[in-house]
Amino acid sequence: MLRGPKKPELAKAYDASQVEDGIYARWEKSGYFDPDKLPGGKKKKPFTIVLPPPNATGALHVGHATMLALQDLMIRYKRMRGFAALWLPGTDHASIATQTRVEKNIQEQEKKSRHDLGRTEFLRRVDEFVEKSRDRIRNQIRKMGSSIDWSREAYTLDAPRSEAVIEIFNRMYEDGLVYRGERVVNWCVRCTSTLADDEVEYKEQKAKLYFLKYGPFSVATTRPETKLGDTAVAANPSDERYKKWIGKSFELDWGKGTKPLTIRVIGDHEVDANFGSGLVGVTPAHSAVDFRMAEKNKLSVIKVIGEDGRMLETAGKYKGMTVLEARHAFVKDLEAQGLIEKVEELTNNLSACYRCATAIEPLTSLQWFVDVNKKIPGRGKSLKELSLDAVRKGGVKIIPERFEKVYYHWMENLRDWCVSRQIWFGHRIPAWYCPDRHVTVARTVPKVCGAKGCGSKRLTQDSDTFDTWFSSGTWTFTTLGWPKKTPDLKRFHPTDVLETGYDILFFWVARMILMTTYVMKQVPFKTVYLHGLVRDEQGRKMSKSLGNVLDPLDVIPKYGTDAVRLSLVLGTAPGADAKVWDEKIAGYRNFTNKLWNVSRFILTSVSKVRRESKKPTPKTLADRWILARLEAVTAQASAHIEKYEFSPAGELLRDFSWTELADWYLEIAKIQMQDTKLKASTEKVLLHVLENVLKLWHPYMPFVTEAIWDLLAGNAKGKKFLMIESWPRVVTPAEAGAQRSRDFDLIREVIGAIRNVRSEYKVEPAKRVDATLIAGTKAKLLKENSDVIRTLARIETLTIVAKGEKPKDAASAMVGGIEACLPLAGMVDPAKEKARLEKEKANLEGFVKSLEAKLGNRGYTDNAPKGIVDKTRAMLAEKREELKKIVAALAVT
RNA sequence: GGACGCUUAGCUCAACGGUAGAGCAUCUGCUUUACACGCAGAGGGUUCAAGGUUCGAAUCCUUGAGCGUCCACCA
Repeated sequence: MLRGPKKPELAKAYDASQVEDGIYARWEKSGYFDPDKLPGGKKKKPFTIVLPPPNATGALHVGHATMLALQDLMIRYKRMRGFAALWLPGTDHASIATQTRVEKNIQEQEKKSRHDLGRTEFLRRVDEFVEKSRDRIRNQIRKMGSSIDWSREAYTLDAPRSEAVIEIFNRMYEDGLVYRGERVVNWCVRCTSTLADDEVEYKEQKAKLYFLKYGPFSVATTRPETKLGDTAVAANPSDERYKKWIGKSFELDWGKGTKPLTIRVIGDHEVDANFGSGLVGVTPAHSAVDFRMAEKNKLSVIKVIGEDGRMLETAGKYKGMTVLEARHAFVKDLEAQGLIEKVEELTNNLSACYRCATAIEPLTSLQWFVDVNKKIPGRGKSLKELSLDAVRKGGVKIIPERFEKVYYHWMENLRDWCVSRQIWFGHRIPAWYCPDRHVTVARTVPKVCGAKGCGSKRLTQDSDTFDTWFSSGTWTFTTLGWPKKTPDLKRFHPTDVLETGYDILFFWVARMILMTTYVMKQVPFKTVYLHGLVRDEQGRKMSKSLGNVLDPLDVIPKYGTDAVRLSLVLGTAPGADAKVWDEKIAGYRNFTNKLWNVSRFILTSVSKVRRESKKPTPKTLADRWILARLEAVTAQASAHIEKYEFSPAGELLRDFSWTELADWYLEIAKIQMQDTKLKASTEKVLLHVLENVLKLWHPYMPFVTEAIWDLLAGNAKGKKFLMIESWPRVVTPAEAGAQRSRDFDLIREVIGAIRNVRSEYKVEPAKRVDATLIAGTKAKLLKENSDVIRTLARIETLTIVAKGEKPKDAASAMVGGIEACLPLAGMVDPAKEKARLEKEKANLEGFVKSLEAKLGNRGYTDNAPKGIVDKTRAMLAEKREELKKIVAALAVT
């Protein structure tokens, strides 16, 4: 890395791949990612973000890259603003996802199942796999430039987190918030495990609706085989057809090889009288809705499908068949008996496991549940109420706000949470059973059964593990040391921002609020910032099967991390899906290069490379303008960032850096530096603006800014990383407003108008022409800036007058009440020029007319704010003046 | 069935009640010693539709259309 010689020889194009890794290594070595190691870090106000732990299943995708870019942006911004910024990394063991993945690998490579390997060996393999992917994930996080505190890295399945999970479950048990019960759960036959309600996905499918002769009735069903487990038939109580039947029972016989069923007729408002025959066969063991009806009506429950997805003893002759086999066989038998009245086609939703897409089988099972409605002893509120309060009372603010409604709706309708999973990989449930089926929940392995008077020492631990979200729901506080009362916990919790994708609002965000309000009596975070999904150029979700997945590690070498980060942050809004594609990233790569070249110009043109931190005294209009713009942009960008408006802030900075600084001020600086009287002050302005621009950009593009900083401040005494420099001083809006001036804009417009005329008349770019500016009251201003106008508009002799007439054979243009005339002798075609002026005249006339109409309207002058009306009046005066000049110009053409 | 979001230049997005903007793409010129990953200039929009509120609507209200997402779920 170049260390800022006095006149640095810098590469023409910025090559990110040459500098990024080196800079990251130096940052990491410095220790400043750890807020305690920042200068004065212990005394600074904390700002905390915990990294949503990526699943330990493999590689990070571009969605993760977005998350890293946004969080690093916030962390770097806050660090520069004087906070002890803590960004805490980790990984999630993601029990089902990881186990599924490893099972698949082993199946493919060794043709073995996890049962072939046994629990111990299988878990060893999973750990091995996790270790490997964790390394890859860590590398990717580094590649993105994340200023994350590796010394505090955590894992949802490591010892401290295990201890915490056991402690929480015990407390919940003591508070009566967890119970073990036989209830209908979502069962994945492939995973042989339960799933939470929100882990079930729905896919539309075409299905057959069978109308069965059902005792005295007709009942429609898409799942005939479950009818072997019916214990009731339900009708809407207001349905006249069936009213008289409610409360009565009848025998139902499905034929040889099945057990006859006793069916009670019940009334339930959930039944839609207009669907099918208006009757529902109630199968309590295999439908959550039916189970609720069974509870209300005290029906018996007959389970006919087992955990392996095969029919049970209760299904009689169909025992041992898979669900689909049983369906076919049963339908065939029913047909033979003439029990099928008709079959209709219909589209319905098939529920499937969100991890392996296997069809979900609802069935009753003995599981652990968290009761979300029970009042917590001593708190007077349920988990659900606490979670709702956290957002309702403003403790947690969700961005964008509309997701608060989504959150309420979900939380209000939350049912008891099934937390036990028949998965090997995860936190083992700390519950033990004796042969008499007494339950003992404990913090450490118990020696005797906890049930009164039992005394059994033959205890076996529950073989199940916890839902992965049960442990990741504790992420904000367990990563900071809970249940120990650590200084970190005291200092950094609640955390400040949780930044994540809206797709895990329920899975994770809601669960964190639930777990944290219960355990900590605190919110987990004050603000939730939700980013959208990243889609491809055509707006499609990225997926492996479509082959449109953008791997950050593929594009970083090509365009550099800074460009990738910009492309993920700019042009996006919270909660809205964003598109990324190659050309977009390339565009930001170009900007990275632009910033590099702006710096290269400044660093190689000044007499001495140095920091110029104090605001220099401006000597020219351009100086005043660029310094005022810098202050305004600093204020506006900071305000946007404070409001989590990262894209508008970035757009503002981009426009300032490229258009205002590079295209205008740098060009003028070249002119000013020719003038010995202005050279020193111009250098100061250049260095000052550069220093601040680097700071402003640093949270967005840390690498290129740090690389340039190295060149700028490399020789300075006590040189620090840009990363820990302080943010530019933010002036108040009033201060910034006071410095606003339209004068420079006018100069720009005049130059633009002349360039336009030149281009229209195809004047060779290098050729210098003469020009006359008829400037009225602005003559003095233009004269003061005649050097700038002459050079940038390529004028040979520039004449500026207050009053005058357009020379003959000249082309002219109007701008801000000024007439710019270019006597292009021999080049101006009078007819063409006349046509051009006529067109401009017509335009102006139309505009003047509309302004006159506006001002002639009392409704407008009376009701519109005075400032607006005054502006219109001024505009009218200016346009009338221009119109007069056009008319005069036409006269001489 | 319920809720939400989007619809503005060819594409990606800004403008949040006062003459519609930017980047990319397109076209025309430029080896102007920071940058061709560049510079200068240009063209391109009944702001999805129809009503309404207002002196004034891309912006607020109503209705509708198209696209998308989430939740619930039908037996």
